[in-house]
Order: sequence, then C-alpha cells, then structure tokens
Amino acid sequence: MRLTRYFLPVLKENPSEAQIVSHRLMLRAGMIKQASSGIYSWLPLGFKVLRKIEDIVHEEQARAGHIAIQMPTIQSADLWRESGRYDDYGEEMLRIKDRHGRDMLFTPTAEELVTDIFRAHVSSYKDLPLTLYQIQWKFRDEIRPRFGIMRGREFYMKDGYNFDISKEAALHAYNRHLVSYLRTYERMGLQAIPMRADSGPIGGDNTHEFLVLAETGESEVFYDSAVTDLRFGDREIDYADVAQCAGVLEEFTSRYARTDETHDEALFNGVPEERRRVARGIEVGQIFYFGTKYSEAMGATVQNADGKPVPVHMGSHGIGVSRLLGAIIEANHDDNGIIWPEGVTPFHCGIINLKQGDEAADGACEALYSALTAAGLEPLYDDRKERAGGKFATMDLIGLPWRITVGPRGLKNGVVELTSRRTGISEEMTPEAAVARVVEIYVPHLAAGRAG
RNA sequence: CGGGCUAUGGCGCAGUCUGGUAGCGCGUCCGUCUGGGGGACGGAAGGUCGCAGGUUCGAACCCUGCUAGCCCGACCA
Repeated sequence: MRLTRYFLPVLKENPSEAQIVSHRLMLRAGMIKQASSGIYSWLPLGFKVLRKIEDIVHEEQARAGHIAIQMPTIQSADLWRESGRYDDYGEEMLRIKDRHGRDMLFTPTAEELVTDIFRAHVSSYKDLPLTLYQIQWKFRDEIRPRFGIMRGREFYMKDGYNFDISKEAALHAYNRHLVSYLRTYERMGLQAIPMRADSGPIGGDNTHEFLVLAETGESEVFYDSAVTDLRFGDREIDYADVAQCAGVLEEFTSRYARTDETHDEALFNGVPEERRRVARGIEVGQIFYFGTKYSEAMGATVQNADGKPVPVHMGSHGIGVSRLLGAIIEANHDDNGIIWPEGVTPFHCGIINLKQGDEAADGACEALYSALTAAGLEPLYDDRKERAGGKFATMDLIGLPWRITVGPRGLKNGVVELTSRRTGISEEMTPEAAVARVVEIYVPHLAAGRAG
C-alpha cells in the first residue's frame, strides 16, 4: 500500500476523551472512530489488525477441529425465556421490539441459539463430539463503557460451544480449548495466563480466564511468577490425544494464578514469597464447562449407545477479538506509539522515502516495494512529499515492526537502513539484503497461518 | 445508578464571570525555499458556538428544559 492512496487519518495530539494508552494510540493512529458511547467504527488500519487477529483465531480453531458457523446478532427472546436467562441477564442485555411488538434482543452471547441448532439437527451420540463456534459482533449494554474498544458495548468476539456425550468427553473439549487458546495468544505475541475464574451468568464450575498482564488491566491478579516462564512454543500437539491435552492443562494451571474474584490468601501464601506477584491483567478470553445446564433446560439430548436419550454435556469458550487489539497495544508500545508483534501487524514493513522526487530514492523504494510484495508481504510505502521527521513520527505511531529507510545519502554507498521498531536498532545493508532479512523474519509467521 | 465535569472548524483549547463583527495552536489546501526525527516564509479553505425555548435592540456568553460525551465509584468479556 502506498500511503498517498491509503486512508490513515492520524492525529498529532491526544484526543481528550482517551485515558489509557491503547485508546489514545488507536485514535491517534487512525484505527477507530467513536460512533457513540462504547461503539466504534473501524477505520482501515484498525480493521486490518482486527482481521489479522480474527484470521489467527480461525486458523487455530480449525487446527483444533472446531467448526465455524455464523449466528444472527438479533435474536428472538423466546429461546432466552426457555433457558431462563431472559430475566436473569438484566439490564446488560439490549432488548428491542420489532414492528409487531415481539421481544427481540441484541445477542450478548449465543448458548441458546447454538443449543437450538444442535437439538434440531443432532440426535445420535455418533455425531459427537461436536464443537461449533462463530466470530460475531456482540452487545452488552455496559453501565459505563470506557477504555475505548477494551470495554465497549459493541464488541467482536469468538464464541465456541462444545457438545459431548459425557462429562469426561466435555472436559477433554475444555482442555482442547485451553491448548488452542494458548497457541492463539502466543501467535499474536501475547502471553495470556490461564487463571482460575468465576463463571458469572454463564454458570458452571470449571472455568479459566486468560489474562494479559498490563498496568491498565481491570482485574487484580495474584500469581506464582513461575507461570510467566511457561511458553507453548512450537511443540507438536495432537488435539485428539486426551492425555496430551490434559498434560498441557496441568502444566499451565497447576501453579497459583487467580483473579481477585477467586483469590485465596491462604493458598497464595503457600507460594514461595519471592515468587508471589500481585499485578493487574486484561481478560482476553475465558473457557467454561457447564455440563447439562442448557441442554436440560432446552431439551438438547442425543441417544446413547443403549438407545436412551441423554442430555449433552456442554461448555462455551470465548476470545475477545476486538478487545485483543487494546490488550496487544497495552502490552506493546512506547512513548512514540504502537509496536505491533509480527503476527498481527497491519503491514509487514514500512518503507520511508526520505527524499520524495529524488530519482534514485524513488526508484529504490519502488524496487523494494515490488520485491517485498512479490515475496508475499505487505509493505506500507510512505510516498508522501513530507519531511523525514513527519514520516518517522507517523511510522513510529502506527507501529510497523520493521522499517526500511531509503535516502540519497545511503544510496550513494549502495545501502538502505533496516530498523527494528521494538529495539530501535538500525543496520545498513543493500536493498536486496534488507528484503531478504524481512522475508526471513516473517517466514515462521506466514508458515503458522498456512499450517492451519 | 450515585458523585463530579464537559460540549466553540478535523484535533487540542481560549473567549462565557462583565451580552456588541468568533479567535489561537496543530492539522488541511496552494506557492516558494528546504530536505536523515513533526523546518521557514507567504497565501487560503473550513464553525447555524450540542439541541429547543426564553430574556434582550442584540446571546457562544444570561435563564429554563433537553440531548450527548468524559472522569471517579458500584458493575463487567
């Protein structure tokens, strides 16, 4: 993309409404625009990152054997009355009446609808296990939206639902989700720590929240610092392997790690003092096993091997897709702007032409642009007739992890400059070497996507 | 939902107390000189001052009502 043809309305000054860094930077980098309280339009740069995150979630869901569907945002109240949640959910649920006066609602989650789909079409244990998921807009009418998209009213969320014949099978699904979530977050450059959590209105006993440590997090968290040393890495995983998935769960959840909701001071004191940490975290996902709560209320049964109807065991699992943008920025920024992890960056590499109109500089930039594009990468070429300072400031603000700087001075010696946004370290090299290096950097990230 | 506050050009703000031609900085557009971290100079566009009513010869400013948004708290993925 050439910046002169793109739509990137960056702001030099901080909008007064934004309090936390991710909100400020998203507004300044021209990623979002508030439409009303807690509701945002996604501008090109923000939308691009949102889709990158969404792609990673889809890829990892597919890898775990889960199946994508799409359910409506506006639902009839009838199903919600059937489960009893129409009254339980409270003011947070946005209720709407259609022209006939029928009660409708804007979905805050979809257990009822997916259970309705299931009971209509699945009747045999042979069709299990089954996990259906969607990535869809949700609405929760927060009393007080804040922190930009981190706590908006409208938000984009992956919600998945597993259907299994037994508690044992459903717990495997639970473990499988935990594993797939660890992979998902790690691909986004995030460390999200599973912590024992509270189930809230979803119900159920088994539940973990995934938290990204950040000073601006809304939850107070207590953990054994040993959990921050855990990495999923590139280990091979067989999602059908019950013992292996259970092993990962054990590895990642055996140490103390809880939010303030479930914090137990006595247990926490059992952690060696030098490893006890109290911090704040942003919740970016949660997994639940809730058994037969919805299947019994809504009659979602299958016939087992003996021909007897039994209610299915279910769980639901969410990833806050739009919220992840905020969490990623909270965890990856400096005074000059965002620093995108390679896995989610809107463009792989920036190209700065220090002297637009200079024949050598223009030509070298065009050649770099073509070479990167041909290698399957998306560069963002700042071809504006701006001064160098302005170009650097914009590039730093929008946070592309790699930047190639091209100027007449360097070109006289046959070199351009490759700079890491994260470390600030620059290296001079030939344009060909710079392209090769950038391509090499992205090889694992592109491969991770294809493998899904 | 309690408490506090705000609304003036795309963004940040002054002007309101004390009514009298709507301003500043940044950004945007045009031009010239520039050119390796937001440069200089010259020109220009852009605002029914959140909405409705009232007071007044005259309202961004005073009065009444409404709406929207922000912050703290409780709540929450």
